[in-house]
Amino acid sequence: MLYLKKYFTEGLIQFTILLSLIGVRVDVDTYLNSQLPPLREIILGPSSAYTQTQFHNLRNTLDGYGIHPKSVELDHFFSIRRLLNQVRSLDHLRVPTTELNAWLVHRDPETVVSAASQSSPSIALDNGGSLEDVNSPEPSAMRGAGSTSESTYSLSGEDSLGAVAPEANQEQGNRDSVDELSKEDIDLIDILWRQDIDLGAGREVFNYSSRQKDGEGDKPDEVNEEASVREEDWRNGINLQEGQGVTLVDGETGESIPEELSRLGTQTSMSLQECLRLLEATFPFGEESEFQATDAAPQLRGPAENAPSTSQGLSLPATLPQTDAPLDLEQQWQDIMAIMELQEMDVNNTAENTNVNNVNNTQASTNESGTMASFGVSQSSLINQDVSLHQASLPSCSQDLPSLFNSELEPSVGQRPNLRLSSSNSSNINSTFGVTNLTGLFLPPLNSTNNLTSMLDESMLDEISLLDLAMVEGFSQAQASQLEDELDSDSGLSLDSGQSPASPSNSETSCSSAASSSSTSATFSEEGAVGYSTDSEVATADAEEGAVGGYQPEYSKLCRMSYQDPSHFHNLPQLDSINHNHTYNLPLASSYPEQPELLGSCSKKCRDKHLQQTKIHPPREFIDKQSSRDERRARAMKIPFSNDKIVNLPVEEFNELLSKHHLSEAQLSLIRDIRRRGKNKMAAQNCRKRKLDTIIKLEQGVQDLRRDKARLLKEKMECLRCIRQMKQKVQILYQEVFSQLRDEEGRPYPASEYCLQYSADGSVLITPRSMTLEQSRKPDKKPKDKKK
DNA sequence: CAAGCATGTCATGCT
DNA sequence: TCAGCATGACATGCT
Repeated sequence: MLYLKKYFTEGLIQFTILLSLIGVRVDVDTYLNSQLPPLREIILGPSSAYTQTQFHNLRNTLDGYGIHPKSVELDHFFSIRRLLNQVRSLDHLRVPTTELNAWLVHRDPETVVSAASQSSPSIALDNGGSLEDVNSPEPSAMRGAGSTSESTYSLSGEDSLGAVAPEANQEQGNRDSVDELSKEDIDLIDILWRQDIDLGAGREVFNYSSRQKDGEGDKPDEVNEEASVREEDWRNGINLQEGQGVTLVDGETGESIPEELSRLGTQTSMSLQECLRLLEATFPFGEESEFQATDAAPQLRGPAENAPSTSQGLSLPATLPQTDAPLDLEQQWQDIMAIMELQEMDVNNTAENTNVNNVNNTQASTNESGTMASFGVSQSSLINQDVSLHQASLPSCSQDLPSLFNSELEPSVGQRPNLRLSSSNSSNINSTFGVTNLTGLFLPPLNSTNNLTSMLDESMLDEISLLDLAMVEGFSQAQASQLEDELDSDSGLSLDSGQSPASPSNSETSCSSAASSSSTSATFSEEGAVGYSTDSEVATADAEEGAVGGYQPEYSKLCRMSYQDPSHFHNLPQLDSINHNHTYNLPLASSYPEQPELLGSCSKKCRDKHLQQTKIHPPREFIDKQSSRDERRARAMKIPFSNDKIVNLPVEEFNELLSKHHLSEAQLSLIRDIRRRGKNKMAAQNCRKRKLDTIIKLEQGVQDLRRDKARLLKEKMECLRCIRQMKQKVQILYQEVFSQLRDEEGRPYPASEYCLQYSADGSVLITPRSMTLEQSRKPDKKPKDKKK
């Protein structure tokens, strides 16, 4: 944050203002966008990764949720997660949102229209969205689903919102102005950036494209040539792709530059009130472009009425009767708010997810730094916070992406309408639609409440996006739901974590879980509750020790080593800070110096201490220090066998062992205490693990319920919309029929005196209004029958 | 230094 | 009755 604030020093702002005043538009975003990754790594990489919380959060990730926080499999999971993100990033354009506020500050109301006239539909309602972005912790992370789900609520609305909708003929102006950016201007900007670089961050920090080229060894500080080359490339990209000089496209990111500019203008120019009105007018109808013409248009008239329509044929055949529109609007608005409320918590989680992403990316090898998922997150959050200072911001990447993506892939087809919800009270809406609806990068954490909704986010947003797909692209609901099911199954969202191969109980701790695993009890019958042993480990133990009672210290060693071997975590720097002894259910370490190998089983911290202490103290003392109290007591009492044996032997063998040795009463008492405590310790560990698992399952249940609720609300809104549409159609038909009716003399019936009534058999009767009430009392009057 | 966390231990109840 | 398990509560140590 601090770093980024430096970016927006007065000098830069003033300079930008200056440029804008003279009509030159500098798309600083282009610079920023592609330069983020390194900065993210610099700023957030370590900080977000080296916390236990993050570590635990990882459990909630989509495919990692089944992994217990203490599981070694987290390592594997990290890799999978990272790869998954990379794959996802392939179809989610992740252009970090870099909001340079200077654009917002100086914007003239006059230019609003022109700015709003951007051709990109996605920017239509960015005004409110800008505020959303202010709080957006992680635009890129949500980009995938976020963009889609946003479109869910905004698609048609945008089209139908002529008010904000850009006009094709005006976008030219913006683009031209961008094109007018002279080399000198760029050089000036470059100078400013170098100043920033001196402050500690290079342009590459924001240079997404350069990040992709990290493998080629880009260095943030060697900007002079490289930066200029990139500028050239960038401009070339513009020239190459703009074709008719209209479309500015970043050659590497596919980012449409003028869209950014116009979006800025749009955001800046629109008032919050306007945004709110637009939102209210748009939202209920925003989901289905099919309905735009009939539904949305009449209700979108408000502020949009006089405004130019979008280039996407928003010349809607205006005006059908608005009958109950306000009521429905309110109703649906409430529903929307309910959904937002649901998702509100999710918003916070996005930050968590961001951190999770950071964790993943941090631990990822450097040559994979190109992972798109990795940088947008933190960077955008930083910048967005900065933007908030101005009470305005640019649209989040999530918002931009669809249009950018579309423009890149199918420029002729035009952009899918992507209306951003806007509202003056941006808190809810912003968080909900601006931030939450971003699936691409979701790494649903499992940690407690914060992580609760992350999975919800992804899954829900995915399904929302599917629903959108169904609505927008003609998918049938069945198809969408089918996809949704597939998505769910793929996402591993099944509640039944226990049955998952990667379920916590299986993956959990090294010497794990036999509490639920019958296999363990086969080896150490007495340890049926000791639990947490994996089958393989048990098998190993079996092989070495025999099935019955052949317990040897190596078992403990195996377990501990398998669990605590730092090699498992050498790729997870963030785990280095976690020094707890995660030896759930491990047999107690032997207290005997003749088993020095056991010392190797202690945690890294222990070993570090060991290294330190062995330099100073004799091994014996160190062993004493490392031993548990019971071990020390046992040594002091000269107990002739290990605590491991005392604790883990089956009761028969244990008694047999005691009988073999002639022990004093004190020794016997101590041995029994040791056994009791050892058993209880393992029981406590199992108990805690069970608690944890229970909590996780409950969290998942809550997530599912929330997702269901959101889905039902969405369906409800859909139904309401359909009903409204049907009502309007009926109304149209009514008027049409009524207008064609003629009395005996060929004169039309005055609508004020007559009305149509529908009978149960489908016939339509024209009835004097005065008789309507009477008819209700006397069923049969003398209507003139007219059947239609 | 306090807070949060992990772990060990004890007491208690249950099987 | 005893051994063992489950669990709440508390203590301790670490970060």
